[in-house]
Amino acid sequence: MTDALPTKDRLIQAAMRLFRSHGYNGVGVAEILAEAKAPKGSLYHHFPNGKADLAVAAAQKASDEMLRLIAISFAEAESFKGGATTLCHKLAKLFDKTGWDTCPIAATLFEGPNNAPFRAAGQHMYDGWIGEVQDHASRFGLDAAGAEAQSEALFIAIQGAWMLARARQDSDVLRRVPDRL
Amino acid sequence: MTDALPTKDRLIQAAMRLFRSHGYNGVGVAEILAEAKAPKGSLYHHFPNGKADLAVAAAQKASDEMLRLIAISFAEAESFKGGATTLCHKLAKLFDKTGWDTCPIAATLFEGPNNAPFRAAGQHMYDGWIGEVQDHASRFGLDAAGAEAQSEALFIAIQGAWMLARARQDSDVLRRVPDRL
DNA sequence: GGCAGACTGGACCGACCGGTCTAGACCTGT
DNA sequence: ACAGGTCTAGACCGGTCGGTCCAGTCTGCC
Repeated sequence: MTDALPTKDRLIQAAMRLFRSHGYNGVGVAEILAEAKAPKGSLYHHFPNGKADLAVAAAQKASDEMLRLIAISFAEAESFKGGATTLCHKLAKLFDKTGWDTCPIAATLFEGPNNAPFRAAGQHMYDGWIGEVQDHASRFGLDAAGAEAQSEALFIAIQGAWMLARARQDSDVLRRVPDRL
Repeated sequence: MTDALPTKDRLIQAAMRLFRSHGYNGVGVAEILAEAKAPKGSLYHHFPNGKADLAVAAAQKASDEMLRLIAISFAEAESFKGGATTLCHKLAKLFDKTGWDTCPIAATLFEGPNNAPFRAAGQHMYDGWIGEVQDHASRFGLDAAGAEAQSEALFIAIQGAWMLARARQDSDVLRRVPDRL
């Protein structure tokens, strides 16, 4: 099982998990290495800039998974609200399963040593999510302005609700997000 | 100016500022000490449990300031929406001034070493905010269920918008929060 | 077989981490 | 003057941090 994935992917996977629950600064390189069952040399071979590079890769992977979640939620929906509801319920389930972690992008990238490249990457990923939702909103007949407003509102509600859910350790508030759209 | 405040308050002030912008794990004790112009002995005299105690105190102070901001925003308002609008604009201004930091509670308490006491404190502070807003909502005639829903919605929107504002380094999204209530 | 490059393994480094400890400065009441 | 508590001051500690370095191993190609 350990070698089911190549070392590089195991590192990203481990980093994604650990950063998500303890934040960039809350996880040591040694911890990631132990979780990924990889030696130090491998890390610095695959990611020359070490922890920082790995963090970006981990955030990118997390972002891709979120994008996929959005896509499948809206693919089978019959309305914007229906898609949003499916997405929120899927996120609530994920929230329960992973044990109340934070938004992986925020945890990984909004703490980095120098904000410049990290923050830019984070912004790009967030805009990617909003853009994806926006496309679906347009597909359901909303005009450009409405689609942008709706997708932004959904993003904001999910982020805020996730935070409150984490504080309360209760995913209910996430499930109730679509009711307020 | 350095001694305008007693050492303990200077420590809390410095910790609040630094934790808010770099997170609990992103700030070293030495850094806080330098900012507060205090020696190590003073820290461990005023806060026997060191960094952890200081973090809770800093979060508490930040929470109190937020509570005050809510109070004055709604005090002079003529409707719930009016108060929410004032609050959001005040927060946007604060956001611009402090330079795109995170929610101080989240940054300080949701990364702590063991989640138990930190998370409980954070939850309590969040509930305090929501409770305060809820009181004002009731005052404007909303029934209990409506007041709770409205205050929770406002909290969620502010948290989510703040996060997006941080990623974009632009407080506009915060100012637009009340439009969606 | 022999070679080159990709990758692994881990010893090692200086810097910094949070925390302890003791010495003394300072204030207050007697 | 003295005593006792409060607070300041910073040297010092073991541990851990992220990162470097290089010898060794595996792989595919000639």
